[in-house]
Amino acid sequence: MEKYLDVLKACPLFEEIGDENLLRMLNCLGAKVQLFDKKYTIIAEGNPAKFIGIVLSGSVQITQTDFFGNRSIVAVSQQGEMFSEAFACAEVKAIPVSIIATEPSEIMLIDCSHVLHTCANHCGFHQQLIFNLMKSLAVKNILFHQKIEVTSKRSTREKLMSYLMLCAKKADSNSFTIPFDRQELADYLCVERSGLSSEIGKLKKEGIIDAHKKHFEIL
Amino acid sequence: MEKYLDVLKACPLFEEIGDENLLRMLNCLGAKVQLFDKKYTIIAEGNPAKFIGIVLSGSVQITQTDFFGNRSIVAVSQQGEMFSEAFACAEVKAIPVSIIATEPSEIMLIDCSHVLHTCANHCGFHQQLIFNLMKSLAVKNILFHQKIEVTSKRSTREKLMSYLMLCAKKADSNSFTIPFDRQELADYLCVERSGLSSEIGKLKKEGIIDAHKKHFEIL
DNA sequence: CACCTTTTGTTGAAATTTCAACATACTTTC
DNA sequence: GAAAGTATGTTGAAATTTCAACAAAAGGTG
Repeated sequence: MEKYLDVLKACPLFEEIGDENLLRMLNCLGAKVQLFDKKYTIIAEGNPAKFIGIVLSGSVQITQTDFFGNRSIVAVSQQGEMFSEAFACAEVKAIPVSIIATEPSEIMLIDCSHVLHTCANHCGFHQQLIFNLMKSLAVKNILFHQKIEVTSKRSTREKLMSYLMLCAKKADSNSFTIPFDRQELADYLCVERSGLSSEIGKLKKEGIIDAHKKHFEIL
Repeated sequence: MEKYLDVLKACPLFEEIGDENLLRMLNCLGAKVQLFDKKYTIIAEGNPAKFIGIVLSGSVQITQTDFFGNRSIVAVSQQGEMFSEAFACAEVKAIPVSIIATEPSEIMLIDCSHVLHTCANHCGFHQQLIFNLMKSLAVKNILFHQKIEVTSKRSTREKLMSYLMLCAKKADSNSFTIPFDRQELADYLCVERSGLSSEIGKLKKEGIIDAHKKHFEIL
């Protein structure tokens, strides 16, 4: 576990918890680490939510797929970020999304019931954990608001621009890299890939943005 | 405060807290009640989030409005439900939404810092409050997932049908009332009002649904 | 480096949505 | 209960998106 310490310390779930305590706590929580290859499903839709996931390396996508096979990318979690914590906290019987590794990824899984309920040996950090979890859930709520602000736009162009402006704000720079290829970006913005491609082309021609692969710049 | 006891007891924030303790706690938290007329803004976009809101009577809408004045309805909160709790917990400097009363509404406002930080006289329920808040945030996260599942659909018909099916599931009946008029439903589903109206008309003609004003039935 | 696979861009036709405008129905107010 | 205002349904034209198909580019593999 020691080699993951730097990532874990940066994870909001473990804020205000010292290094040494962190290691002991992980043990107490029964945290386990698993490696998933690219495109592997970490948690499949329909399963009960038991685990909080933490991305130690790599990255994951939270996706929904409807009857007709249309994929929608709800969110991504990258190194140091959590996923599935809301489902686990709410103890949902069947999660409505699938969690998929987008590259070879090391994932820490923590049984949420261990976080929520005080353990026998009173390791004494549950209150802090619950507080941190609450903060993280609040932050994720706000991220959803941002996503809804983007996808509530009516046209492909508006969705794309408001997404790119959000990225620029987050990166604190007009030049940034997005975590999506074209198809994935389309699935995230809920638009057609071909329409998105041509819209990117138009914005480039108009001198509003510059784009190469996953790298974008707002001019 | 006594007259609000029934509503407050049903509010997830006060779960596992007895009647008598609840009243004392409200006092300790400095909870205040305000009446807002229809269409009045309870919290305006851009203000710092300080308060957790609880709808004692009436109902509120959480809305976003872009530069061009296009309104999008993010969510509604009805009697016994909270709003703005995520922004307050995350202590955001400028909330990205406006909260508006959709009818004359009694609103309880609680300074979130009083919930998060233990008070001087150690009234002793903060841990339970924080736990409840965490649960509520998790549930709201899941509601966002549901909203995203609805609005990520590409066509007006699909958005409408998946919204109505969600309502039916929630009501546990094929017959239910939605909290929106036509324009509001359009703003919630992120579609055009006139297109929505005609789609409702088509679905009625096809015998798939029945609709009168805010009442719907899936056949 | 050649081959195969995947990703991206492009195109035009079909379908859908938006927009604007108006008619009708329903509410509210005096 | 008449008048004014608001909400809903309807329409057709314009704009946009989706769909399907293909070409070009990029990436991976032996």
